[in-house]
Amino acid sequence: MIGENEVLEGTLEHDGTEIDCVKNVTPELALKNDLVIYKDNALVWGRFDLSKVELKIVNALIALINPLEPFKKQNQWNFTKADLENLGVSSIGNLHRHIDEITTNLQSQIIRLPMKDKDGKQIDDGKSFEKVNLFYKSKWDDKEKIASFSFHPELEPYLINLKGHFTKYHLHHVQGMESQYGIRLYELLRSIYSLEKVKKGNFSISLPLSYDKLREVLELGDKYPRFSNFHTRVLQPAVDDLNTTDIDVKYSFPDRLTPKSTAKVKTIVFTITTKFGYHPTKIVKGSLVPIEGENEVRLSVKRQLNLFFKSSVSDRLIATYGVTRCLSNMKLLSAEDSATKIKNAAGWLNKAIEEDYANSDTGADLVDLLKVSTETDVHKKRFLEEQLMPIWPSLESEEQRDFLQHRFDQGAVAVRFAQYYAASLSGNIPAPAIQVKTVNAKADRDAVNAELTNLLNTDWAF
DNA sequence: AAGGACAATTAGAAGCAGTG
DNA sequence: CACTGCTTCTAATTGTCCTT
Repeated sequence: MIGENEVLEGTLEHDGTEIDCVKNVTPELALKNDLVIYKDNALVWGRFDLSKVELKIVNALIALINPLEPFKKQNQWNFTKADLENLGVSSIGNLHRHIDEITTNLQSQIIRLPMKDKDGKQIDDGKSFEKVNLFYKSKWDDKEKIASFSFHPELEPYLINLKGHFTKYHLHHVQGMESQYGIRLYELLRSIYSLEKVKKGNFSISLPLSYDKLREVLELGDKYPRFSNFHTRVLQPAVDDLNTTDIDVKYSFPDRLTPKSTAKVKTIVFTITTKFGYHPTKIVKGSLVPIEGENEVRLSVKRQLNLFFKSSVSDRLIATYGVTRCLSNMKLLSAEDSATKIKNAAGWLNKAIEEDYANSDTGADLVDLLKVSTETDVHKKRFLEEQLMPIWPSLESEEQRDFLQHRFDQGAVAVRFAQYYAASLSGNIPAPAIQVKTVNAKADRDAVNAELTNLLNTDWAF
């Protein structure tokens, strides 16, 4: 199934900004974590049985690996409690109670991988196998509260200097997931999704997956003996989780032709669609782990625009208004369309890009754009989250434009930030602003302006 | 911060009536 | 009769509160 020697991934970056159209991601997560996981597909399809917390720890560790450095230069990853919190691993409050058990379990984990012949080619006949320990060493320093893990050296080819057959995704998509099977299923679908998609040049694919194979990969064993058990306890929760990520997933059972049919399910068909902003980019055969270039991003956005326009129109829009503007307005279309069902999507989008709905105060989605700002300064991040985002819709469009153009360098927002910063330094961190509900109501706008004036008149202790 | 006690939630299994 | 979905039950896991 995964035979092509192609490397694909699916996140867009441009101008140092990442556009993230993931639903239900807290601003905190989107801001904090931009960790990326690279895994050989053999590892994705390997058979192992880890609990949700364990899986999250492993993924967090993998995300910390520099995919270009050999293991001998980096094979001990340390975790503090704070790190685990940042990485979204649950049960933090009880970590000290479970760390002994967790380390034992993780270190004794064996992953069953397809056997490799002497040329390093995988033989996936379902019977031959290689079994590799996940870790060869783990430590817990109870005094410093630091856990450290070292991956088994045999895993190096599956994690470092990957060439083809690998899957890349952002850690924050899986770290918030509720179900352990959601994480695995996300990886499985993701590993196939990009390949198929780019090969065919379309944006929605159907992937038939054998029920037995899926059970096998998830190491379900004798659990969930009935299909209905599997359906309600594994599949549905997992798919619910998947739909909070960069892909939309639906599934169907082709063995059941009518809704009431109870025929035995042999195959599950997953239909996967990317959300705007996550369309995959094709990377040259055999290349090293890719870093997205401007050109790939432009091509990817063009492919998305081509869903609505002729190629020449897409080119003109990108040339005239730029990649960012096109993409953010496509995002807006996607959001507005699901809410209101726009009749002529292409016409709407054309106008939206020309008039830049997304960056005007008629656009509803700007707050989401702000959420994924890549500000590294902790004060700026916090200011964005707590002070600016809640009142953003009520700002004058001139103020909004100023901020989008000059960020913290000039304009009314920059002034507010300077005051916020001074207050923070002296320890008087202002309380989070109250969310403005109605976007354009004059009363709200006046209220915020009054608040702003108030703020300007405040004496700030240094 | 650690750990005990307990509450809440979740995972897994199974009773029941129905179906082809 | 072998198996189903729907539903309910129980055990296990996870989360919270409280004391030290």
